[in-house]
Amino acid sequence: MIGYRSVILRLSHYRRCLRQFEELGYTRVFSRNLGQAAGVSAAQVRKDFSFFGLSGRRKGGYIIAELLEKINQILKKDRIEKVILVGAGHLGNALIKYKGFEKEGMQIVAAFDADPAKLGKKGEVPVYPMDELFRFVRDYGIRVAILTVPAAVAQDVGERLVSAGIRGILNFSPITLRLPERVIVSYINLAIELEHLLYYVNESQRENR
Amino acid sequence: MIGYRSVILRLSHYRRCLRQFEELGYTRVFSRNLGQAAGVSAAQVRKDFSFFGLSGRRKGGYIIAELLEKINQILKKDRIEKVILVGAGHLGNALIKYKGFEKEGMQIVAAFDADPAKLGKKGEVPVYPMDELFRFVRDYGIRVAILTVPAAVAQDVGERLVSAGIRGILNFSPITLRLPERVIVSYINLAIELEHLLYYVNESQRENR
DNA sequence: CTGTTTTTGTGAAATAAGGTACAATATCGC
DNA sequence: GCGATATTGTACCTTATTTCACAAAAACAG
Repeated sequence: MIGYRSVILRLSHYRRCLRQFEELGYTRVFSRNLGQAAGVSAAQVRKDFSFFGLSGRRKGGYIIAELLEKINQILKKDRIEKVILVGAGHLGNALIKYKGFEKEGMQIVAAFDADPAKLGKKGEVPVYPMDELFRFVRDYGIRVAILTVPAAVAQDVGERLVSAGIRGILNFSPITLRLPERVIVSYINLAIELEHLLYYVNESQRENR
Repeated sequence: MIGYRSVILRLSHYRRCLRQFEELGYTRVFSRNLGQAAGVSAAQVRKDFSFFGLSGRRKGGYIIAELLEKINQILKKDRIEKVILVGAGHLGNALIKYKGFEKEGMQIVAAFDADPAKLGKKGEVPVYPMDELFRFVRDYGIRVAILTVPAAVAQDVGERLVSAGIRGILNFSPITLRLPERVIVSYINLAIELEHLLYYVNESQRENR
């Protein structure tokens, strides 16, 4: 049995690359090209595809449109996913204005903030006071939230999100949330990502001396 | 032999948690507490520490100050690391204003953008035209850059960074950079992170029916 | 039609990562 | 000082993930 979690993540990358290839006018692709574009080995690509029953033709490669259709099925990308954002500070704002989500079939439909000064409209996206969170999540059946609040209130806001019915949180605040197991939390810790990179850069320079 | 890449990443998390504990006035910590704070198992913490020769006392736990000192040594956090940012759009701006980097001993000392309208000062950080990149990197010995430019120019800017002498790139643009092997690139793809989370949320709801 | 080339698909091997369990040892209460 | 208790350190086991290597199939050239 093949690993699971990591394959799913790679499928997203393949999908992004395949759409780029498609835009460039290609209709077929080889595992080698796709691997290069996605940053993995050719064998990895083939094995991932074979795991999901995606097949190509020996010597002919894979048909991009076919791959995309099946990957979309696997990733259940059959509609635009609506998410909310909590914490309309600098980072929250940047994410609100980020074009990359819509391109991938996801949409931030509302933001929430405790600071009255931040309410109103940010571009296309309305910013509501925290009071309205519960009703909004319930009324629109929102399941996923992006959390960009200061660390000090992140746990608290996280709990409010869960009690409102949120089932997944993309957490940018640098703390580990203690929430019920059923809630899925993904972490993006910007400082740690940068620190990690710096470590390897220092490391590699040390080696070359 | 223990894995390596993943331990280093966890050390950064431990470090962050330990400093929180320290701020709260604690001087010692148990593997269980630290694991919980960092989101890993207690055994994992102990194993990681033992790998680096960090030892505690049976029944007494680990001394926080001692751990921090040794972790700082391992991660080579002995000075403030200066990095630059390229692409002063919404996301770039948010990162410029992000407080989390300084807290962890890293600093964005300058930004660069091709758009003349974006030049000037963003808070504390000056935004220079792209022309000045080469000189700045050379003069200040900058080794790491944060890349927040549009996908269309990312490869191009990446190459310029490398030719200027940059050795590590934290890339927020949704493309895989083709750069010399010696250059270390870390990827943060916001859309894919969100997509991945959404996948698991959908998945878990499916299960519970 | 035959030999050559290319690329897939996959079994086997290698590597990495994480979990379990428990002996060893320190601390504490009395 | 002694028994009870808590916690580390680690050997062993299990699972996950990746790479390697090559046979099988398809395409092509002549």
